[in-house]
Amino acid sequence: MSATPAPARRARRYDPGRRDRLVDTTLDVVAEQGVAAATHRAIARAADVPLGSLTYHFGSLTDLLAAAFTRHVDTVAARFDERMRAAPDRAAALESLVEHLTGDLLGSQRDLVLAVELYVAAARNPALRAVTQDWMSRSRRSLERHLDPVTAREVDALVEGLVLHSALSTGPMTADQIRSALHRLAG
Amino acid sequence: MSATPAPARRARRYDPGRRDRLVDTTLDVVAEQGVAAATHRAIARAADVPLGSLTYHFGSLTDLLAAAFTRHVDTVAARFDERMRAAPDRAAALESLVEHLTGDLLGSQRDLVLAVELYVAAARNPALRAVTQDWMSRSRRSLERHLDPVTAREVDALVEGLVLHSALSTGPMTADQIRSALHRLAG
DNA sequence: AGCTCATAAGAACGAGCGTACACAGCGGTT
DNA sequence: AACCGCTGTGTACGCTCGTTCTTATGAGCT
Repeated sequence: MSATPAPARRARRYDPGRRDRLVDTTLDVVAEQGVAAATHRAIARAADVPLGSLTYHFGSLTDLLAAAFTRHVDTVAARFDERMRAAPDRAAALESLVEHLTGDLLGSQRDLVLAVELYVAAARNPALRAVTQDWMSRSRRSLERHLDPVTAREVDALVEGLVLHSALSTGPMTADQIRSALHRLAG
Repeated sequence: MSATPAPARRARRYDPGRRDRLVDTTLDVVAEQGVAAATHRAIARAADVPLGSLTYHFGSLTDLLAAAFTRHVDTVAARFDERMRAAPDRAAALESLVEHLTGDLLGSQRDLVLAVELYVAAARNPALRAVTQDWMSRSRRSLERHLDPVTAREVDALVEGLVLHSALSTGPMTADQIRSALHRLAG
């Protein structure tokens, strides 16, 4: 019998996609429990792989975190730039931004939490700082498709405030409030 | 020989202000090395007290952090409310806000860092969440001395974004840029 | 004076951490 | 078939952590 191992655990010798899965699992753990709780052991448990597997695929925990955040930033930044690229004019871009905020970012507690966790981890960890700065500059460049650089910067700052606010506050702002603030700032 | 121990350390039996000093030292350590590095041992070393002294004065590390952040928030919030209270009208209030941002907050890397560290620590620690929410509501109440509630909320979000931005970005915004954004938002 | 007890001190404990390393399994090359 | 070498595994080491606990000390009360 048995090509299929019944216990379903520890049956995974030769696992080509493991490296990728580890990156995804790391993001899950960070989103659910924070960077401080994202230890080798916690991630290994969540991914159902042995402890040694982590240092095998990633030289250090920082390497793993950097890979994970890089993937997350790539995803979010690409999605946002796609929105900005698709917007025909400034007004549409602002509306897309509102959608991005209320739908993609503020709508999903996961992305929100990941953003804040990244911000703070980067504040102390030089290897991660490059990732946040890349995110900031990409998002500003996306905004500049339809806004002048000065306004783009202001909008970017407001957006970050909104993200932080929504991540921590019990009563986040509504789409209408966000729309009105953006229009006053950039409308 | 020697009633006086030469090393000059450990000579502090009976130290009435120690509890207070511990709170201040904790803020220093957090500002310099982050919440993650603010361990009992690091704080004890910085305050030049024995390790056991910390759990004697504060039941747990969380208690100590909460006391420290509460003190910091009280200081900053009181200073800000004083500014808003002193402003004769809306325009003066906005200018005071610019000063508060460029001078008190963004000007001192210390306050900036403390703010962000608090934000993030609060995201995972319920005991600290009360402190941030108190800060947010106090700062909004101060703004509402001269702004309507909706605008106050928007300005508050922008300010938080500016704080985060300045804490992490290499090129923070100038006073002029901040003034212009505020006036467009609340002008 | 003597007593009492809050304060101070430092060693110790158990848990969890990142990382290193020696060994096991298996595809690919001879 | 025999081997090699990369991939994967599991254990162990050294360290730091929060917290506990025993013992010392001296200020303030009677």
